[in-house]
Amino acid sequence: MGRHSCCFKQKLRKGLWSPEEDGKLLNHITKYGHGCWSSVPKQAGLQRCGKSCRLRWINYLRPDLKRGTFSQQEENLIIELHSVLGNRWSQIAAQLPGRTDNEIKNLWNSCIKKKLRQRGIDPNTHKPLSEVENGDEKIPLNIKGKNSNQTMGNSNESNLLEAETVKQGITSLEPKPPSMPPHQFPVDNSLSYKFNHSLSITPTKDFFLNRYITSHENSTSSCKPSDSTEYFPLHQLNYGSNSNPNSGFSVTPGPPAWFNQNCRPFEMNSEFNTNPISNSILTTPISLPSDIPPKTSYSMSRVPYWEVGSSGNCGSSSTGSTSSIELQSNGSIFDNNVFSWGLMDKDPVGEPEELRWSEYFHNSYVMAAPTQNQTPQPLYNEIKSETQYTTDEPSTSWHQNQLQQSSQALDMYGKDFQRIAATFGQI
DNA sequence: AATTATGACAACCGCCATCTC
DNA sequence: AGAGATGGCGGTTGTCATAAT
Repeated sequence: MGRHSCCFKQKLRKGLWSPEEDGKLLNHITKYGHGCWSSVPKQAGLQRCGKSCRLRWINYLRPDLKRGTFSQQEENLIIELHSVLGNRWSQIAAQLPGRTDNEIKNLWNSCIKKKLRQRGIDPNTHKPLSEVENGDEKIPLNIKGKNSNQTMGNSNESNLLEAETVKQGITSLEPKPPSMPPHQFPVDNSLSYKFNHSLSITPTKDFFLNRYITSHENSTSSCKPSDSTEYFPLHQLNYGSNSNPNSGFSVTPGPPAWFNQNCRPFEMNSEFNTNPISNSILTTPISLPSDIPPKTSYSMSRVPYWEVGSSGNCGSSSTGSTSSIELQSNGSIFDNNVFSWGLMDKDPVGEPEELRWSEYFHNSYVMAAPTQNQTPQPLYNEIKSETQYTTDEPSTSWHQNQLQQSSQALDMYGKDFQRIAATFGQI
């Protein structure tokens, strides 16, 4: 029990995915959805198990992934969330638009843990190491995953399961106003970092727990809520001071139209119709100048690489003292990666195709999304005809087609980008 | 230049919860 | 009700690139 039948099958490929495999999987899912994952590899012509396909899609191919280095805000948020949720990476990831649990987990294990230790903080308990070593705090917040649910049932949760508070969380998913209980949970006091200085409110442990409990109470069979509203836009929490629904970034709730569930013959997966990532992105009330024409409406999916905050890398984030949220263009689009695709030929440098393929792939896909957003209905036909790759085509064709596609997308939305750029003066 | 250490990331493994028959 | 199938999650391992020696 517990072991997937597909895992017993022979001749299944393992290890890194090739561009061809990615292409096949993407092509299949964009056309038909994944339906039952176990049937995906067969239908897509892949020698992989369904589980592997699912993982590849979720962690890598999904078009709403942000990728790139984590900003300082994201790192801080991860630390804060981890102090409350422990190693529940999927829960943490749900609050970080465009990030996967795997990505966050890797960041935590390879980077953040180390940082915290350097700061004298125990990454498990989020308490000062001296305190932990003295045995004052021997119960880590994050027990191993299997026990974590029980762990959440400990004092932390019980303290916060006060009916009114929970109900409040359910009925009103808006982040608590500054009037919320001012008590900071211990981790805040022990850590040298703080939530971004510009935050209008400082989220408390209660707040996160309420949020967590709320999402769980409203969900039925999985950790993912069945309704997008269950994921309050944490950005409002973080950047809410200037958030204004009329600020010009009129955001369409729900999933990107280009990936409308109507397009899917299979059952639409919750990853898209309820995906907190998508919804979070779409509801991101990024602080914007108030003089943006109100009628200028951008779906966030059109500018998926607009990021907030610094782009501090984990290796060089010690200077992450960003004191205000900045809306800044991600260089990957506006500087080099996308806009230089046309110049890619000049940079062969002999770098193995596979190494850079993912970057091209993702950027092109992200850029292609707006195109699809324009005409969601015939999306999959267009994908088929426009990308013109087949499962047997070499990856170079795939690249070329992707480049072509992104170029078209750029043409179509160059004006939009220019308007955004003009508005913010970022380019 | 060769070897080793380290970091970042991708992917796999095993388990559990839920669903379906 | 129970067994198998499946989805999902977290821990762990593998791979590759780069830095250090």
